[in-house]
Amino acid sequence: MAGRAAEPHVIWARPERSGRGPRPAYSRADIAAAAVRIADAEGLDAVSMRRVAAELGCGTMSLYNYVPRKEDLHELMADAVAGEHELWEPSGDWRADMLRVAHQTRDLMHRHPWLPRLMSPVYGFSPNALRYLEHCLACLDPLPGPQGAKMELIAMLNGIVTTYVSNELATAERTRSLPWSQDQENAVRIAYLQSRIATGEYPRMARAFMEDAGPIDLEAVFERALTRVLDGFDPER
Amino acid sequence: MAGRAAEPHVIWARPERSGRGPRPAYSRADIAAAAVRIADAEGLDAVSMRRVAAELGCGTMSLYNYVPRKEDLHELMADAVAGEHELWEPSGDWRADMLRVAHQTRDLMHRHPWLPRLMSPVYGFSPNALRYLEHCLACLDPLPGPQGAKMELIAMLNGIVTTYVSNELATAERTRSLPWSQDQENAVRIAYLQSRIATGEYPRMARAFMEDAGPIDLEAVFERALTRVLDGFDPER
DNA sequence: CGTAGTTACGTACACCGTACGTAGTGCGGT
DNA sequence: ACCGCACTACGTACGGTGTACGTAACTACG
Repeated sequence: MAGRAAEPHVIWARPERSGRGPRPAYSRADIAAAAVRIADAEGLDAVSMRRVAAELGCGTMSLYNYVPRKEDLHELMADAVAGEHELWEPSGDWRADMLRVAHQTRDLMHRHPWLPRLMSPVYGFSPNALRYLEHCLACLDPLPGPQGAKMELIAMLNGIVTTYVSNELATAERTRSLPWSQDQENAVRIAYLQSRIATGEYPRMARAFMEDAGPIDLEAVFERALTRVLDGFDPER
Repeated sequence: MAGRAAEPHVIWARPERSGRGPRPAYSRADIAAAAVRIADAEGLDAVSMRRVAAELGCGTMSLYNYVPRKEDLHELMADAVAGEHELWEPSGDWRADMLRVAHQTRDLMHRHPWLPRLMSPVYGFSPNALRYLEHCLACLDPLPGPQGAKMELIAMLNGIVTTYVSNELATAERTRSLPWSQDQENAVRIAYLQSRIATGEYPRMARAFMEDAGPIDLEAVFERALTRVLDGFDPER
């Protein structure tokens, strides 16, 4: 028997090609690229084993030679887009570097709106994630303190970015598979919210909605959030 | 036709009982409680329409009278556990109050480990979520500044809590449905990570793993994260 | 009192992940 | 050189999912 299934495994520890047998028709990169293409175009829920296999032009079950479980396919996808991170020579200004990292991650997530859903600490150690982590640590060299604290800073920043971009994309991604538009959806939710506020049970929320009449500048909110978090870690402040 | 399906809707805007017809056999609270019971005991993935209907003792399709889509069931669940929040008279010390809120939310998520996955801004305006939000705003009355900034603080804090508890629960929740134990899974992942680090390609990560030999105190990490975020919002610091 | 709108629920459809069996292929050891 | 085995490829099938639709019973309103 090839792989005793009842054992945990990390896809990255499994060699892509292993001596014996006919040479595989596709590489991991091919498969990841196909899955990413589908997810970008039709949303993460459209990424099924059958659909990816069809995109590649092979039988469904052939995919299982490359990807033992669907979860591993997700890991492949996350790693593939993590490879889009542009890494640079640290500038010496850790705050500026981390801001740049955060913005890059945000852009990445806007390019691949399904990425936040796959952002789990479990997927945190794929090859490209490791390169990314090492780069962040390099940017933080000027910051005094133990490596552990720097890891905490990176985790916090990643968490913030993921959370905020999730918020930014939430309704957009949700309505992708629904038969009505995002605007219709929002209109209904806002109407309900206003009807609740009109009861007078939530005076402070009412004030909040009075003050913020116009549309919120999500980019500015993101920027403020980053600044505040970095402030919390800055020893010189 | 009862409900023209091709319209967006908010479950909370739909009346629970509407004049005509036989009186419903179950309340929304009944249904939410059943779903929560299943999710607590068997994980969120075990919460299917069929399973919940079986738990209630009714036919599968009867559920759709109460809950037009599965997503609404999730919204019911999130609201139900949000009702477990204990709300108090604000103390006047906004930092202390917000810390208490954060810890309470963390406890809530540990009690219902599936909650982080349902934490989406889309679900942010259920009845109990509104009560919770209003309470947070009340706690922040002593903090100067516009309501908008306070909303941002609350969002940030909720994001942090969700992110960190997700991390804390990640492997535990993942291995729930898998045929091997969490320890086995962790061992494999750590072994792979060490093999990668041993290549010398990631010197800073190597240092991080040297320094943090022992197990990480997740509670302390959480506490530090909160403090830092609150620092970022504190005008007196 | 009819009747319209609701509840209840069985059946059916399309899709999902994936276990399993079978056939073909080409490298490794003898 | 050649055998055997590990590997690739893939069709079929199973048990699950969300939910559209049709039908029968029931009740409050006009």
